[in-house]
Order: sequence, then C-alpha cells, then structure tokens
Amino acid sequence: MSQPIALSSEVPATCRACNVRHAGMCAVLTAAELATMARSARRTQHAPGEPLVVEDSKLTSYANVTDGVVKLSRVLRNGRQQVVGLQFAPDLLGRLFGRENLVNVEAASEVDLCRIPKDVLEQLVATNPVLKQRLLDQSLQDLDEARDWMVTLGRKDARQRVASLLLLVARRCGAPGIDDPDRVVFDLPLTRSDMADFLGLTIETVSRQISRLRHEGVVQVANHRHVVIPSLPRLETLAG
Amino acid sequence: MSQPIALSSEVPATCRACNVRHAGMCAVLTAAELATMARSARRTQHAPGEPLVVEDSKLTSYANVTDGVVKLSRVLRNGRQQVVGLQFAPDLLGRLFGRENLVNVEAASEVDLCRIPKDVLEQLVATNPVLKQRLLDQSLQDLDEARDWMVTLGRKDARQRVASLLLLVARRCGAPGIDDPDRVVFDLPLTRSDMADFLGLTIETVSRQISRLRHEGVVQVANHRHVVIPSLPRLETLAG
DNA sequence: CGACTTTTTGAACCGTATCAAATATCGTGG
DNA sequence: CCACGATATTTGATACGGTTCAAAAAGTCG
Repeated sequence: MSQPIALSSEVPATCRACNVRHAGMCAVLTAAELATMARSARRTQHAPGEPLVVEDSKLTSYANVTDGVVKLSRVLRNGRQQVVGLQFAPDLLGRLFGRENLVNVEAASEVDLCRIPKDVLEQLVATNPVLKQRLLDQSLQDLDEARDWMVTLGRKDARQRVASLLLLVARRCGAPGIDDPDRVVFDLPLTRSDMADFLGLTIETVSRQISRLRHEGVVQVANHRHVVIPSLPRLETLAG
Repeated sequence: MSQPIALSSEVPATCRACNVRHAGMCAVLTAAELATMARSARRTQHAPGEPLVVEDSKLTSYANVTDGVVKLSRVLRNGRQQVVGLQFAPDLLGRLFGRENLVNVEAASEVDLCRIPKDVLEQLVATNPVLKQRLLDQSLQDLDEARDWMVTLGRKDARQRVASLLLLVARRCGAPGIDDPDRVVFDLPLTRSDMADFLGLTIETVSRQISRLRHEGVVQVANHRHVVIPSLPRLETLAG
C-alpha cells in the first residue's frame, strides 16, 4: 500500500516524488525542495470505497491525486449522505490550516496518491511562498466548485443535475475525439449511488434520467460505466 | 457613499481604518502597515439590494464587512437565482487571487464596509505573511460553509432547510438571553425571497415552513422580521 | 454456470412548485 | 395621526417531479 520513492532524474515537469507528470505541488519546488519532498513522499494506491483518512478524521498527510477520483462526503444524522466534492487528478487533497477535516475522504475509483507528511509540507510551505500560493489556489478552486454545485443542487431539476455531472466528469476525465472535439469518451469513476449522493437524488432517479438521455441520443452507455457523449455542446445546453 | 478615513488612536483591537472593533485584517497588521491601510481604506455604507461590485463583475477592492449581511449569488440562464454564500460581519469579502469573481455581490441588509483597494492590499500581503494567512483562513471558512450548505441543499427537506437557515442567522446575528443562553433574539437580515434563493425553495414554501415552526412554538416572529428562538437546541434538532 | 451485486424499470405516494388570492407591513403624503 | 397605495408575506387549491417500495434485468466474480 505504501512504498518509498526513489529519486529519479525525470524531466522537470514530472514529479520526482511520484514519477508522474502532474500539475501538483512539485512544479513549484526548487531542486533542493524536490529532494526533500522525494525523501518523504510516498506513493499509495487505493481501491474504490477505501477510506483515505487514517487517524480518526485527521488528515496527517497532504497528497497529490495522481490518478483516479477521490470523493469528499458528509453524513447526516439520519444516515443520508451528501458528496460535497470530487477531486480528480491532478488536484491537491487535504488542508494544512484551519479547522480539522470535517469530511469523509474515500477513493471513488482506483486511486493513486502521492502523499507527503503534513509536517514536511508545512516546512516546505514556510520557506516557499509559491507553494503556499499553490495551496491557496487549490482551496479557491474548491470553493468555486462547491458554489457551482450549490447552484446545481438548489436550482436544477433531476435531468439538469445528471447532465451537469456527466459534463463535469467529461471535462475532467474525458478524451475528446481526434477528428471531432465535441465528441467525448470516458469511463464513469462513480457508481450510481455516488452520483445520487453528489446530486441530492436517489439512485432510481439518476438511473431514469440517464436512460432518458440515452433514449434521446445525448449519451451512449455501455456496461453502465463506459460513456460516449456525441455532442458536448448539446449536453452543456441540457445542463442548464 | 465613500469618505476618507481619519487616522485615530484607538485600542489595538479596533481597526484604525474604519474605527470599528472587528476581527478582520487589521488585527494582524503592524503599526506602519496600519497607517498605510488607513490612508487608502474607505468606509462605505450600502442599502439593501445595492450591488457591491462595480466595474462589471470585477472586484477591485477587498473589504471587511463591519456591519450587516452581504449576499453572494449566481443566476441561471433561466433567470432563477441561487445564493451561494452569506458574509456576516466581521467576514472578509473579495478574493485576491484566482479567477475573476463569478458571483453577484450585493447588500442583503444595511451594510457597512471597510474597503481597501486591491493593489494596496496586494502590497501589504506581499510583505505580511500573517495577513496572507488570514485571507487563506477566510477562504477555507467559506469553503467549509459552502460544503455545509451543499448538505442542506442536497439532503434536507424544506422544514430542515428553513430551520438550518434560522440557526445560521441566529449564530451569526443573534443575541443570547442573559439569564437563558438557549434563548436567542435577532432581526432577519434577509427577505423571504433571499431566504428562498439560499435554500433552493420558493418563497411560498419558506413562508409555510416558518408558519409551521411558529405554530409549533419553535420560533416567534413579529413584523415578519423580528425573531425569537426560545430554545436553540430544539431548533438544532429540527435542522437535521 | 450460478450466486451476488448493481442497475433498470414500474406503480403509487408525497412534498414542493405553481397559480391565485387574501392579508399584513411599510412608506408617503394629507 | 391616519389614509392610501405599493410591496412583502401568508394562505389556499391543484399539479407535477421525485421518492419510495417492489421486482425484473444486466453485469460481475468466483
């Protein structure tokens, strides 16, 4: 589950800690800082549903999501769950400052992380303002996304919500067609249950709306997971 | 609407720029920085409904909310509105970094601001890491609040939503009873329409739920605005 | 192939939206 | 201070979208 990282001589844009080309923290570190980071960073893999926060609800390490999708959620006393955020690669995961983590963090799909212990990162942040800026940017992006989703939850009907989610995933995970950039293909990293919990709907309603979009030719679905969007603009229109 | 600020010799915890005791930016500034800030800060007052962002959707100044409530909202293409955030005194308003402002900002109630031009603030932030931290903290708080509200919008029914909003306002604006700290009194800084737009409901549903809570003795309401919560814990239970 | 899980589909019910009208409140001027 | 009109809020009747409960179909894994 966790392995030390060997320092390697990759091209600068590739994270030396996790050997993956990503737009996370590593891009803004000096060579010396990268070396420090590589010494303490750990690359971990996680299966769908696996909780990513150990030490009872206290995130002791910060992480780059290098592959897959991470699900942030809260549960109500009555047991109902609401997904409050999705982090796609190459998002940053965790929070250095402020109150403790109030959300459940778990892998939605197969997930690869490049973790760095909190204290090491705090050290780096203290001396590297650009890195701190990068963390601030991530929290601002998270805030924008949360507010976008408030609009979806508050003012869109079931059809628009499902379209909005497909659009979100298409933009983050989708591969545009070579000849037709409006055509996008991807595998859903979420179960119907996850989708419902993100959309504030039931799985039945999610399923019905996907069926409806399928009958209308807005999406094609194989094996419940493999999705083709023939026309992204059409989906955008439907998303409200 | 805007007046220069005279430098005064207040106690340290009182903002020299706006002469108001608040937990905004001023608490973390040095004497020299406070002087700089006082030179360029402006205190402004605004009537309910007044837009607070000039220069077409570009917030050119950062501000402390020193009194009142500011409403952040987005509008859908179909004209429906969703309130995505409320800023109460002494919250900070605006964003220095990241993409441009994507939200409408307007006074919900009578609002007093202590504004500081963006470039002056950027100057201060560059030399004062504690101030930058304060800004980061605010955005993390905003993120937490947005995610709280996603749970409300996604998984609570109308009654719980209205109770949640009353609770939110009670906590930020309420005066607890001297002999009974569970008893809270406040004036609603929002119209029914604002409430509906924040809760993802219609004004009719909001009104009905408030009536219901009133009949049940959970709240007392006078003049549609003046609210008494006899038992905050009871309201907390109802909020889900 | 067969057991299990996930997803889809169906029918009835319920909560909220919608449309409509009555009532309360506020601001303004007599 | 009261009367008046404008606006905000409350209340009522009906319709619709999404939930709930139930069962069938599709997909997954041993």
